[in-house]
Amino acid sequence: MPKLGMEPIRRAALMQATIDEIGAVGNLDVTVSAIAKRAGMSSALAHHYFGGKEQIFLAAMRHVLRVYAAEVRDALRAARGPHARIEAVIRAGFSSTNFQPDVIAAWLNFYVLAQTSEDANRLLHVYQRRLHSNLVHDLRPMIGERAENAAVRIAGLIDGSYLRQGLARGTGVASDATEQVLALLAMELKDIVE
Amino acid sequence: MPKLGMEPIRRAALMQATIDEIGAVGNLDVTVSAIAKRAGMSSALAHHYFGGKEQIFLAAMRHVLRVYAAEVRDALRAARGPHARIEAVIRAGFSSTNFQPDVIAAWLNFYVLAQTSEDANRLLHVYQRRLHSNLVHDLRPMIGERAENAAVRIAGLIDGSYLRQGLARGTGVASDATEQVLALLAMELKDIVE
DNA sequence: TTCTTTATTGACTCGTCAATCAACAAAAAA
DNA sequence: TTTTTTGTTGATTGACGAGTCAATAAAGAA
Repeated sequence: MPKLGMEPIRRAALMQATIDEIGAVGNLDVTVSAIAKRAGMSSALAHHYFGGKEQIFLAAMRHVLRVYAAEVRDALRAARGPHARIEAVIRAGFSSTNFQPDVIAAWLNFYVLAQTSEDANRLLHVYQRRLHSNLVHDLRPMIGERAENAAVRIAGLIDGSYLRQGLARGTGVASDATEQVLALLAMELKDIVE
Repeated sequence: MPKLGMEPIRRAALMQATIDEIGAVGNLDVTVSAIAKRAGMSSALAHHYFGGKEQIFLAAMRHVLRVYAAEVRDALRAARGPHARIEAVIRAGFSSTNFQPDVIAAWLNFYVLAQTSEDANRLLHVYQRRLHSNLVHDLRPMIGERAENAAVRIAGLIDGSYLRQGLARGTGVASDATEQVLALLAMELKDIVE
């Protein structure tokens, strides 16, 4: 029953299925067949739309990043003042969508892939640059030229906390990680008094 | 030419070859054959001594962790006073041995494996607990009960910076990462004045 | 209606690799 | 010397999976 305009629907289903499957398997040894089955189609169709496995995964990660970016944007819109804005950026990183086991698993595998895939590496740096500039943008009015280094530390702690909490068996609470980063933020701001 | 007492030599060669091969390939899709060839033996012998691929990799990571622990121990012995000791712990994490591309690649893959392998997860937590207690031990005399949370943040930033620098194409300088963590340490200590 | 584009899949190819095994060799023990 | 232990490998098996292709079908265009 071939209806037209299936492509975007199929693509979206495959991206979501990819994240789910990686969450279930834990690594990139997921098979295209398993992803396709999860998305309710044949593996041939998955290949038809995406070309290959790596491209499916990259599309899935782009999707994750897109959702994340939208969350940040919305949170920023609602925030009043630089402090609230930075807090919003930090909180977004540990939002429920980003902190799902499936998404965490995808991120870890994304890091591994970023070592060898030029595309993955580029995508990763897009995320990193965006986070950095988001932080600097609102840090600068408060702490001036110290904003750059402070942003590096905050971003580093976001990634580090995410990693640690994500790998903590069972006891991975997003709020703990968030609080630690917010505590760092408080110190970075207080430190202005020298 | 079978000489006796080969086992420890073979095992060591395989562990090193595993790290090298993972560095070259970038992921855990390294083949036992490639590792064995790199270590100068047949794949059958590798299986004979270790059982399976995962066990080879875990042995290799235990080796990395052992070397790391030894570095920390030596650095601690040479350090005078709590401040110098913490600094030593931080610096050790970014030492030249730990910051080799091969070792970084191994770590990233280790994180991925820790999601699904009970053994890998346990091993990872050994590392995390050791780092945490090292930090708390020397932080407490300086900042009291705030040591716990400070240690969480410092450890988190160590991991996060390691991750980011490790994935920075070309521009990955260990000193940058170290300086950021040391800057955090300085803040954590200064913050005692409230 | 005929043609072309889009959707879809079962079946197949080709390659790879983990793990095993039988067999051979040399040292050490009995 | 015979036997056992330790070291070692080539060859094989068995499974699995990425990617391709030919074929089928419906929808819209000509």
